[in-house]
Parts: sequence; C-alpha cells; structure tokens
Amino acid sequence: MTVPPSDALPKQYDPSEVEPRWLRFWLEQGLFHADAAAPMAPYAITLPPPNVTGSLHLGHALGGTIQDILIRWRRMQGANAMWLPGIDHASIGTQMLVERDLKRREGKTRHDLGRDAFLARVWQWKEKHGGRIIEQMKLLGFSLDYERERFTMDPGASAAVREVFVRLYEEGLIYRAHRLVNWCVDCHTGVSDLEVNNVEERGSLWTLIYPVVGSDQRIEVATTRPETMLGDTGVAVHPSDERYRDLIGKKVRLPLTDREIPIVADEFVDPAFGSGAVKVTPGHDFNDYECGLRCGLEVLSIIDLDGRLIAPAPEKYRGMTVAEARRRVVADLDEAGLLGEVKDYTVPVGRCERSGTVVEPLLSNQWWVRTAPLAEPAIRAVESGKTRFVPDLWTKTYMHWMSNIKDWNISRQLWWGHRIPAWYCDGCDHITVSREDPTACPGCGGAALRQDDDVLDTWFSSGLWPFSTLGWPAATRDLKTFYPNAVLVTAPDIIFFWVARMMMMGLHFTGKVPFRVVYLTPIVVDENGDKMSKVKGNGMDPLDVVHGATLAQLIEAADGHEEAIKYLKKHRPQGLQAFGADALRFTLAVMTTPGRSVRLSTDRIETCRNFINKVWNASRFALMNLGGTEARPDTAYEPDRFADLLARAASPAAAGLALVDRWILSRLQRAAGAVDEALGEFRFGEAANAIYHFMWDELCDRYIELAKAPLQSDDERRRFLTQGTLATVLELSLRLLHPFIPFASEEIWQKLPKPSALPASLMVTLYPQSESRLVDEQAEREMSLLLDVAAAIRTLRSTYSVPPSWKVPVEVRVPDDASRALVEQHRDIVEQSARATLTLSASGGAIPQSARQVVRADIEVVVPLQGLIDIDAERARIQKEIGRVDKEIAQVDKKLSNQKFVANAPAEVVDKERARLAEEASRRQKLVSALEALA
RNA sequence: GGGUGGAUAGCUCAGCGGUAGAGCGCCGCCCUUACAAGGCGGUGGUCGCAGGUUCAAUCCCUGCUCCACCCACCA
Repeated sequence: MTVPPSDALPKQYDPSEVEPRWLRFWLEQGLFHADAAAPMAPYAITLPPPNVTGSLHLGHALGGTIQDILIRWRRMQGANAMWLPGIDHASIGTQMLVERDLKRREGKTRHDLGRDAFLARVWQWKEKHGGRIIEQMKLLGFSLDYERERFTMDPGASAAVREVFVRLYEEGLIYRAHRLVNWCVDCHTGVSDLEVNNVEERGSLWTLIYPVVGSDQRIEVATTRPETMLGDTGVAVHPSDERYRDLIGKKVRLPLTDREIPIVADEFVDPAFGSGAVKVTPGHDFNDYECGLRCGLEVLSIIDLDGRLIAPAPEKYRGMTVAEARRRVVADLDEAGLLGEVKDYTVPVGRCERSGTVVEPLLSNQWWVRTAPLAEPAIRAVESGKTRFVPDLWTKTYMHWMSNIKDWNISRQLWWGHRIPAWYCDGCDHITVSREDPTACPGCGGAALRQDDDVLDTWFSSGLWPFSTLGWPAATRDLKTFYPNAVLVTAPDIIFFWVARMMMMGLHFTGKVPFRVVYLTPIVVDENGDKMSKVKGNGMDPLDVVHGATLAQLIEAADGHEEAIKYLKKHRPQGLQAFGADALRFTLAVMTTPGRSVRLSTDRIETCRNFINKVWNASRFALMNLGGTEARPDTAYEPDRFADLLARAASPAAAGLALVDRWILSRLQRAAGAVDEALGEFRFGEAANAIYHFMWDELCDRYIELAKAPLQSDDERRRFLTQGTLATVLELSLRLLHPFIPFASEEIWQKLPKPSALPASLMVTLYPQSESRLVDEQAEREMSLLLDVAAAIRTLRSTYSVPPSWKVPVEVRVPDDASRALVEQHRDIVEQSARATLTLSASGGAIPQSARQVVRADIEVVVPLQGLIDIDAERARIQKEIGRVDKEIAQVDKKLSNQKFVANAPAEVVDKERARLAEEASRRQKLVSALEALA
C-alpha cells in the first residue's frame, strides 16, 4: 500500500495559483532573453507590434501562442531563439482616441491645444495606457525577450524612418504630387486605397438630362452621385457608339450651372450600360479623373476637405454637405424637368476603415512611394522561394496584389506620427528633404523654412520593423545575428498593409528578405462562425478566459452595447470559468488547421482544460508511486539509476524492461516524431493532437492502468523498472507538451523526480525527438494483440453489464501457437485490463450460456455468463457482426476478382487485400460457429 | 466581374489515392483509492451533386449547386 505524501496534490489543477509563479521564475532567471553573440544557430521572430491603444484580443492570443510554440520549441532544440516584442504608435487610431478623450473630458479639440501641446498629451497617454498589451502577453506565458521591447517612435525606429525616407527621396522613389486621393472628412486626412473598405449599399441610380448646345437634342447620363454633376467638366461616350458619333466634339449645357462642357469619346465607357453616356467629374471620381486626363478635361473641386460644397459650385449650394447637396440638386433638376428615371440601385461605397465615413475622392497634395521598382524584387523573392507563404494558398494573393501594385500615399494630415522630413522655403520653391533638420534653405540660403505639417502612414514605419528594431541603419551584432527572421506570424488581413511593405523595404534596404517564412494564422470566430465584435458581444477577452469572469463583469465590459448584453445573457449565463492560460493556448493550438477559421467555444476550451487536468492527475498518480512504501522507504525511485541503466543498455529490452514498458517508450517515440514533423510543417493542430492522444489514450488509459500492478509488486526490480519507465515517459511527455502549455508542464516537471543532470527549468531541456533505439515494433505489435483481446472481453462485459467486481472466467482460444504463447506469457496484462481470469486453448466447442467475440481473424474470446446473457441479443449481435464481415468480404472479393487490379496494383497492396480476405473469411467462419453454438 | 477557401457522424471539424477519424452530443454500465473536469463499452457516415482519370477516388481533374472571405474604376 503506497502512502500519499502528506502534501498531497489537489485533485484538480488550479492554474490561477501556478501560472503567475512560473512566469515570475522565468523572468527572474532571464530565460526569455537571447544573446546575439551566443554560438547557437539563431531563430528569430518579431512580434507583429500591436497598436499602442490596443488590448489583447483572441487574434493576438492565437498569433502569440503560435509564435511562442515555435520559439519555445526551437529554444528547446538548442537554437538561439529570440522573440522581439514591440508596440506600434498607430498614428490615426491613437490620435482619434486621444482626441475623443480630450473632447469628452475638456470639450476641446486638438486645434484648441495646438500641435505641440496635443502631442505632449498623446505621449502622456502613451506612457500611461500604452503597452498594457505587452503585460497581458506575459500572462499568457509568451516567452518574448522583454528586454528588447521597442516602440515605432523610439529614437532608433525614428532614425530608421528618416533614413529610409531620405534615401527613397534621393532615389526618386518618393515624390510629392497633387492628385486625387481618398479623403476621409471625419478623420480629416487622406488615406491609402487599402484603408478604404468597399461595401455595397442600397442607393439609387438617377438619370440626368443634359441639353446639347445648339440643338434640341438631349443626352441622358446615369449617376449614383447626382450632386457631383455640379463639378462635371464633360460627358463621355464610347468612340464607336453610333448613337453619339455625331455629338462628339459638341457641348452640353450643364444644368443648374452656367457652364458648357464638351462631349468626348473615351474607351472606358460601356455603351451597354444605361444610356451609354457618362457624366465626367474628374475632381471627385477616380475613373473620371483618369478619363479627364486622357481627354484633356478641366478638373474642378467642388467639395472641400470638410465635405462641404464650395465654388465653383453655384452659390446656392455652397456650404451644404454632400448629402444636402444631393437632395437639393435632385429637387432642382426635377423642377427643371431635367431629371429622368430614378431607380433603386446597389451602389459600391467606399468607407473609411477607421471612422466608417464615406470617403470622398478629392484633389490634394500628398507624398507618394513609387512602388513598382520596389515590388519587383519582392515578387522575385517569393518566386524563388527565399520567402515562403504557409499555407501556400496565400502566395497567390500576395503575388496578385504585388503585380498590380499602385503607388502608395504615405502622407497623412495628422499630428501623431513620424513627421515628414521635408521643409519648404518661403524664399524660393526649394523643397529640402534631409536626415538632419535644416537651418537654411540650400536653394536660396534663406532661413524661413517650414517643415511639412503631415506625418507618415503608420505602415511606413511598420514596414521597416524587422530591421529597424535590430539597430539598422547601423550594422549591429543583433542585425547580423537575427536578420532575416526565421518566420513572420501574422493574420492574413494585413498581407498588403504590412507583409508586402516589409518585403519591399527589407529587400531594398538590406538586400535580404526580412523573413524566410510567412505563416498566416486562421481567423478566430465565435461558436456560430461569426466574426467576433465588441458590438455583438460574441467575442471573448482572452484574460477573461484565463482568469474567469462573472456575467456581471462581462456585461460591464460590453460598454452598454444592447446587442452584446443580450448575447452574453443568452450564451454566457454563468459567465466564464477561469480556464487558465494553458487551456486557452492549447485550445487555440489544437484548433489551428490550415485553411479554416478557429471556431472557438467554451466547450472546446473546457475539453482542453480537462486534458491539462488529466495530465495533472496522471502526474499525481506517478508522484504517489515514486516514493517508497511505508514499510520500505528505501524503495523510493532513483532517477539517476534508471537513467544510467537505460542509457547503457543496447535497448530497453536489454535493460530488462517489461513489454508494457517497452511499448509505451516506443509509442512515445512515435508521438515525438509526429509532433516534430507536424511543427516543422507548421501544422499546430496535428502536433497538439498527437500529444493529446498519446498522453490520454496510451499513457493514461493504457499504460498507467497496466502499471498499477507492478507498482504494487513485491518484486523490487519490477517495481523499479516500472517507476523508471513511468517517470521517464512522463518527463519526456512534459517536454513535448511544454511549448503548448508552458505553465502546467513546468509546474509538474518541477515536482517530478528526475535525473540530476537536468537544468533548472523545463523550458531549457532538450526537446524530444524520435529515438530509433527506443522504437520497438515487436512490442507494439504484441501489445496491440493483447489489448485487442482485452478489449473484446470488455465489450462482452459491458454488453451484458457484468458487475465490475466480478472477475470473469474467460476461455481464450488462439489457434496460432506463437500467439497463444504470447497471450499465455502476458496473461496478466489481459487479465488486469479486462478484469478476467483466462483459460487458454487452441480451439474448443460450445459452452452453454456463453457470449463470444472474435478478435482479428481467428482468436475467440468465450465468456460464460449464466444468468446475465440474453441469448436472443447475443444472436442478434453476432448476426450483425457477420453482416459487417460479409460487406467487407464482398468489397475485397470484388477487388481481387478484378484482373486489372491484380495485374496493376502494387504486389504489396494485392497481398494485403488477399490477407484481408483470408482474415475476414476466417473471422466469418468463427462467427458462424459462434452462432451455431448458441442454437 | 475576377480570385481563394469550404461542403465528411446530430453539431464543430481532422484526414486527403489503397479497410472512414476526433471533440462535443447521444445510449448503456461504473463514484474500480490518479482523475466524475473521470473510466469502460456502444450508437451514428452512398465523405455536396454530375461526369472524368485510375487496377483502385472522400482524396486527383472538369463542370454544377450552395456557403464564406478577398480583390476590382462599370457610371
């Protein structure tokens, strides 16, 4: 009888107590820090810098978990693993947040404060609230090198931004131009194409009637934006459109104005759409702008930066918003009899991704990056495999965008961000772009210089992130060691925003790709497959999953969103349990499969939490059995002795390990091999599953059950070898598990008796790989047979509800001598596993009142069950089994009687089918005789 | 309009040329001293539809139907 240690572990694993303790330990030991000068092969990942305004959401948790798995795995493999954290200043997002805060608290706008004072506010805000997300990441156990934390507006990053801007300018790849841009009247800045979300909305298609000058002809044009007609400078028709051929070159009188505008011919017009004539507003439409350029039309701006109408729109409309002007123009046209058909129409609308406001195409001065020359090397690098996308399907997305790339508007009319290093001279027209702030104009020598008011698109500095964080432009040791990164892990929605830009900038400025692999994570969605959103309330805050939250707390966090509160009351009536970081991490990992979203549910997290609890309890069991007995304290397990024994022996068998021990060691090698292979291919779900099933199905459900007897045994050697196997397999399993559930694995590992040569933390042990020395195919085959026999007995027990306490007598008939000898030799395994007493024979006849199960081809398990058996049920059961076998036989028979199959299929496959046929036939025969025996 | 992904057990999803798998659910039996957050057993699938390639197709190819997402200047 073993004695539980006095400080017996609780039956349930409690992450809340464990997790903070080990986090502190790892940080104090400096285990997350990497030294660029260390001799090991580098393996570097740069964390996609979350926004300074951000708070941890499940997307971060997923990306971080995947990165941490990779980093911990490689670190345990002996790599110089470095994972660099950082924060993005998030120009527009942060500025808007602080502006809103300012408005709410003090009723002021940023203009009330002025630029410098406002920026001081933002910095203050950043110091106070920013970077909270990094602290949250610690709670998830992310082994980031926190000493290296960077910010995109650090002096280092800022210097890199300057350097890049100036160099690109000098190379002619950055230029300033007056052009039509996407303008958000709400954010009051231009935005790039990528920041505009095109959505289809219900609207109308108006037909306007323009009279042709000098005739009574009229020309009809269709539009979804009638107000822009005030800025029309032409009407376009297709050059080969017979209807309008004669009108080309003539003019129309633009209604509501005193202007006459030309009718021009342009290929872009689709003669089949509407009337085949298009009003052209070059000042407020991208298509029309291009058309205007081609046809030499005037460009009129009738909408200003606030989204209100201005001259040259007629006076009566000035000052109106776009929406007001639309209503007015339509009414006025109608009154003038110049409004044709109006019909409901689905219109594509561009909305600012930040504010949701409809974006106005407007003319303005902006800075641009000429992207085509930068894109070319970025395309080649992926074509040649220097950078690889995983899953591969994203390669096409990247290539398509890169090949059709447009120039990039990098200036933003904001204050928070990297100010554009360009100065305008009041004395002359000279523009100075410079690394240092200039004091005099190089053109005229004048000192009246004004720096450009605008800042750079946030993604400009993000694009430099993989190298700016490592000290570039200086040739630092960090840069040399950790650049290129091994892998970038990010969400697919920022391939264009970020990945593409890093590829272009990295290649242009370092000559190397920034990372060798881009791993795109799945999207996390809710249990119904819907995108998570704060408004809907269907999201989960990762920290709530870790620490738990009551319904009241969840509702409070919903910030008054009605829909969210409704959702929470329905789907989270009990709030959220405190699952712990490990459970969340394991859930995210196990659900990460290529090409599908992660549909997260509390059910799934619970399953993973239960798995951790299972591992915890298996460890409790081990610990209870690794101490000595009360009577013989000297029989406590000696890890070093076992390690030496196993290491010195040629094989586990030579070391004297029993079949079950050799079997579990061998199965562990398979699991390690599977995990290794899966992680190498970024198949996280597969890796997590391999460990899950090994530990649960094989280690816990089979090995531990079978180890109970030898652990109680008086045979000291037997006991010792079982202890050793159990402790060793568990210890190695914890290593396998560690990248996935770092906290629980460390906690258990620390408690486990283990060889003295091991380091002080599980996270710096060697990651297990499949060792061929420990693979034992014979043991696996033999165990498989024994377990099948035991399972057959259990099936019968269960079918007839044999009480667990009854050790049933079972006759096992094994015709094959070798197999019978095997079962005979290991009868204890079967007997223990099936709670039975075996009698072995080669064959036999009917036993009254018995149930029978056929194992494999010809092994019969016969259990006398007087009083319990239902003969009719038994007959039906066997009948059904025969039916199943018949189906198999028919299938195989069909194959084998097909001459083409026999001739063409590999001999191995044919043989396998023949063996299968023989097996099924034999099985059938046994089943039939079993049926007869019931008669 | 282009592009991509998906359709497999009641639900959510793995697998992806050679005997259909998991988790949850469901149905039995069991609080057997590691674990009831558990154990044992069981039920359950013409692998979206139609063709094709192959000795062999859930898996490869073509078309179709529905879902989801991305890109795009049809007023």
